[in-house]
Amino acid sequence: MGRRKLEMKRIADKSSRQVTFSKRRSGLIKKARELSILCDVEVALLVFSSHGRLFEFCSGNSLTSVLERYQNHREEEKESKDADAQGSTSENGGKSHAELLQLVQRLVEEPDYEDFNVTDLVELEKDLTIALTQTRNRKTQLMMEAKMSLQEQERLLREEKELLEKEVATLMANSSAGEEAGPSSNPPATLNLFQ
Amino acid sequence: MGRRKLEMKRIADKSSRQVTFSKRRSGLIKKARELSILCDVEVALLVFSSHGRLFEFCSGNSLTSVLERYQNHREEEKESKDADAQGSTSENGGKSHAELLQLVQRLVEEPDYEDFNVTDLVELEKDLTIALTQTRNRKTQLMMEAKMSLQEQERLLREEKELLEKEVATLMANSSAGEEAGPSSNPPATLNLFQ
DNA sequence: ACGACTATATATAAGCT
DNA sequence: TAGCTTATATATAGTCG
Repeated sequence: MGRRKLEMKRIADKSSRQVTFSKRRSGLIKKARELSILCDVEVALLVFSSHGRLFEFCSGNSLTSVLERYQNHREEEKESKDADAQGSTSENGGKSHAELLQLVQRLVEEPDYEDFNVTDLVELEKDLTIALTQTRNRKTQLMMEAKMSLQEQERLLREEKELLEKEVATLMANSSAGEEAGPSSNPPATLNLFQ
Repeated sequence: MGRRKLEMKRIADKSSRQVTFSKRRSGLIKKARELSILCDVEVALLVFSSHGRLFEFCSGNSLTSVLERYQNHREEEKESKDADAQGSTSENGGKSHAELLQLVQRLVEEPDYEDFNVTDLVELEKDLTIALTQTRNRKTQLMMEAKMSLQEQERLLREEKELLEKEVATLMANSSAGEEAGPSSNPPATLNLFQ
């Protein structure tokens, strides 16, 4: 993507490696930001330079929250794998959730239904485990969204409160203008914070 | 970077948002890999899709090791800041900050000013260091106080938020009771959430 | 929803200051 | 050291099957 094509291996020259690092790093962060905005997804990016400097990008709140989410994800994955005994890796189950439900429903509602042997049932169990994991992930996602929504509501409330406080301050200043020397004699209210 | 330029905002159409997510996600991961190889640095990338699926890339061993490195980095940052704030606990060197500024200004603006010998300069350096430490301590104190004050203001709003969160948790628990409880209490309506 | 295609938009390797 | 420019390599938005 420049004057000539680069081989995909460590750049030998130290100086141009540093230059390339700087350029590509900012490009990568830009693209991470674009992905998070365009597709409305959470993205976290960590880069440690060869000298140990840390460069990071995070779409939403803090990297910490993303990492917490990652930990949750891993735990859920681990749980489902444990339940899975030694079944296949976390490949996507071939069946839709609706399909799975139909199968289970037939098994439960029709005692004579005998098209399943043990192998099929093992497979079904695996698919159900995957579905459960996906469901839990989705649940986590919904709870995260609910939390975000609440935080947004909190923010709005705070803004309203600030507006009200300003109104009150204005009213107070007006009603007491005759008694005191005037607004100029009052130190800014914010100073109270710092004494 | 396609037939037309995209506005930098969430893509409205769900389908093309999904397609773009898929394409850009793989592009981003490719570039993360290239950066780590070309520049011989450690890179970690986490992407959570809107449905809670996790996509990750990691240059070296495991994401876990990168995250550990991140934690260390944060701890070191915190430690250095603490050390900063504590600084030397020695008392004021006897000169006011205004005085110090005057001396430094004379040194800088008048190249002929020769009233300082090395001993005096060492003393001046010490005083400046003390002044800097005091300034940083004061800054830290002010920031802490401002933070405490804001936290106090937030407390009531937070209580409201927690109540709302409990309501949401209750709703979620009711609507997803099928996960935890046995099949007997399994309402099919639950599935609508997870398709 | 998935690939292949292709016209454009971007990223960036060198070069230059 | 760090920008700025430019020629080229890549990425990808929209389209078709």
